[in-house]
Amino acid sequence: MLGPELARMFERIADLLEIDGADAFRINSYRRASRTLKETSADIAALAAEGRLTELQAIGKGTAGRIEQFIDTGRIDVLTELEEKLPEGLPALLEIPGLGPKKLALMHGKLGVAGLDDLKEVIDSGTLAALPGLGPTSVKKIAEGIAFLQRSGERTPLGIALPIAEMLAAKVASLKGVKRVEIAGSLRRGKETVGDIDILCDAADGKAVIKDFVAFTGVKRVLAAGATKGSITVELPRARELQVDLRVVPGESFGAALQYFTGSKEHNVRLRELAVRRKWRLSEYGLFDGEKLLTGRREQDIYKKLGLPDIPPQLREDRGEFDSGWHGRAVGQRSSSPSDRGDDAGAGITELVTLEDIRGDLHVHTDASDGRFSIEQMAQAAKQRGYEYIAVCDHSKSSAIANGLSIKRMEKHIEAIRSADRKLRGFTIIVGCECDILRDGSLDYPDELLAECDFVVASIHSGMTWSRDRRGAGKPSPTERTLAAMENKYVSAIGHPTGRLIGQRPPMELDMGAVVEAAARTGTMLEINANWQRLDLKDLHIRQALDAGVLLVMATDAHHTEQYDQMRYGVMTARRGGATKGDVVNTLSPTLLRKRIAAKRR
DNA sequence: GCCGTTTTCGGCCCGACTGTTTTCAGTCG
Repeated sequence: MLGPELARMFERIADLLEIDGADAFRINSYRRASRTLKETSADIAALAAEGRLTELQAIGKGTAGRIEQFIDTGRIDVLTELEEKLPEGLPALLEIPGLGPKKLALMHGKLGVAGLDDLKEVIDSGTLAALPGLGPTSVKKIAEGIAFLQRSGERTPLGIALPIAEMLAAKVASLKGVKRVEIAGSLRRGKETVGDIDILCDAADGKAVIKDFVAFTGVKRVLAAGATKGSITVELPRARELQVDLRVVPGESFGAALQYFTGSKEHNVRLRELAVRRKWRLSEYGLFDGEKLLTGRREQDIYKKLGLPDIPPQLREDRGEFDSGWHGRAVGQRSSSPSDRGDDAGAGITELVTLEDIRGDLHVHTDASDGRFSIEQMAQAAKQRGYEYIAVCDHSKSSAIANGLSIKRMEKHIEAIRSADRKLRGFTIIVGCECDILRDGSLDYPDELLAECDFVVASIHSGMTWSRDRRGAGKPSPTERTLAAMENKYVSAIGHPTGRLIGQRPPMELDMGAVVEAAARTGTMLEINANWQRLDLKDLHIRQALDAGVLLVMATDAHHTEQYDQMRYGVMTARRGGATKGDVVNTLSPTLLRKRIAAKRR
C-alpha cells in the first residue's frame, strides 16, 4: 500500500527533523503531508504518473518530488540522510511523556543516547540529571513517563472507554455544586479507539470537585489534583491503565472549553486560523476581539460567529468539514475551485444520521446458530427498544464453529422465522442469512435457498490472510471474492467488509476502491458493523462508499439482546463518515425497506 | 515545506504548566 507506506516515511522524516532541530513549520509540513497520504483514498501512483500530486492537500512541490522519488527509486534521499545522521531508535523515544525533541537531541549529543536502553542507563547512573536544563525532577518525570507508556500500552477501544466515561461523568454530576458535565475529547468525536478520557464540568469550587474526583472508588493512580484539573488512571484488563482527566471550567467559557477539549487538534488549528483571519482570537476561554469576549458559553455560538454551521463533533478532524461541498468529495483532495463554491457552505453537515433514525437492526443471530436467544426473544427485545424490524441472519453451513445451518436446517429455520413474524403484531421479522463467501469466491448456499431469504448478508469468515505470494497463490483474493459475491443478485449486503478486529486482527487486503465501485454498480449495500470490536466499514471507508453512491446498512451483528446497545457505536462511526439518514437503509419504514432490498433482484 | 479574499513573500494556533529559570525554554493538549 503506497499511501500508508509513504505516510510512515514522512512521519519519520518529521520526527528526525524535529530531533535535528529543524524549522518547526517545515516539520509540520511533513506531518500534514503524512496525514493526507494516510487518509486519502486517491490513487497516489496514478496521480504521480499524471504529475497531479500537488492537487492533494498539503502536498506541494517539495513533498510531491519526494513521493515521485520513492516511486522511481524506492527511497527518499532526505530520509536516508537523516537516518545516517541519527540513530534509528531515537524517534521512538518521542513517545515518552515529558520527553520532547530538544531534550532528546541534548542527551543524544552530550551522552550518546541512541535508544531506550541507553536512556534507562543514564537515568540510573545519574548522568542525565547533570545535563544543563535537566534537574532531578525532569529526570523523574521521564522515568515515570517510560513506566506509564508500558502500562498504558495501546489505545483503548471506544466500546470499553465510553461506558467507563459515562459512569465517571455521572458520578461527577452527582457531586455538590456541579452544574453541568460533558464528555469531550476523541470519545465525543466517536473515534474507534481513544488515548484517554476527557471530562469537563461546570462548578464554582473546582478544588472540592477535583478532591472528590481523585478519591472515587476504582481510581488506580492519581496523576494530578489541582484547582482546575484532576488526572487519574483506572484499571483495564491485562494490567493496563487508562488515563482520565477532569477539568473544571466556569460557565461563561464552558462552550469554548468544550469545543477546545473536544478537538481534534487539527480541527482546532483550522478554527483558530479562521478566527485570526477576522482579527479575533480563539482559546479555551472564548472567542475574543482584543480583550472583549465575543462568545464562550455555548459551543454552537462559536461556530456560528465564525460563519460556520454547528459542525458535529464526529466530523471535527480537518477532513474537509470547513469546505463547502465537504460531502461527496474524497478525503485529502483539495476543495473545489472558488467559482464552484455556492453560498451553501456546509449544507447538510448538521444532518447526519442519528440513533433515533434507526428503525431496525439488519444483522442479528439466534440460538439456531451461535446466538444466545430464540427468534422470538431477539424480536421482543428489539420491539421493546422501539425498533420496527430485525433481520435474522444466522450463519450458513460452512461456519461450523458458529454452528452454521445446513441447507435442511436453514429451510426449517426460514419457516420458523416466518411463523414467528406472523405471531408478532406491529413488528417485522425479516428472513435473512449471513452467507459465507467461500475461499473460491462462491457462496455457501445455492441460489434457490438464497431466493427464499428476503435479506442476504454475504461475509468472509475464512481465508482472510490470503497473500499473493504464498498460500493464496492461484486462489482468488478477498477483493475478488467480495466482488464475485456482489455479482449475485440475491446478495443484499456485504457484512463486515474488511474483517478486521480492532487491536486484534488486521483488515483483509481489500481494494476498497474496487469494492465500492462494484457495490454502486450492482446495487449491493455495504454493512457498517456496529460491534465496537469491528466498526467495519470504518469512517474513511464509509466516506469512500458515500462518494461512490453506495447505500449503507447499519447492524450490530448481535448474538445477545444486550448487544443491540452497540448500535450507537455504529451510528458514531457512520457520522464520522458523513452518513445522513438517507444513506442508511434501516432508517426506512418496513415497507420501503422491503422495496429497497428487492430492487437488486429485479 | 505549504500556501494565498493577507497571493509569490512572509506568514504559519493558543495557552497552561513546569522546572530550572533571574526572564524563559520545553512540553503538552
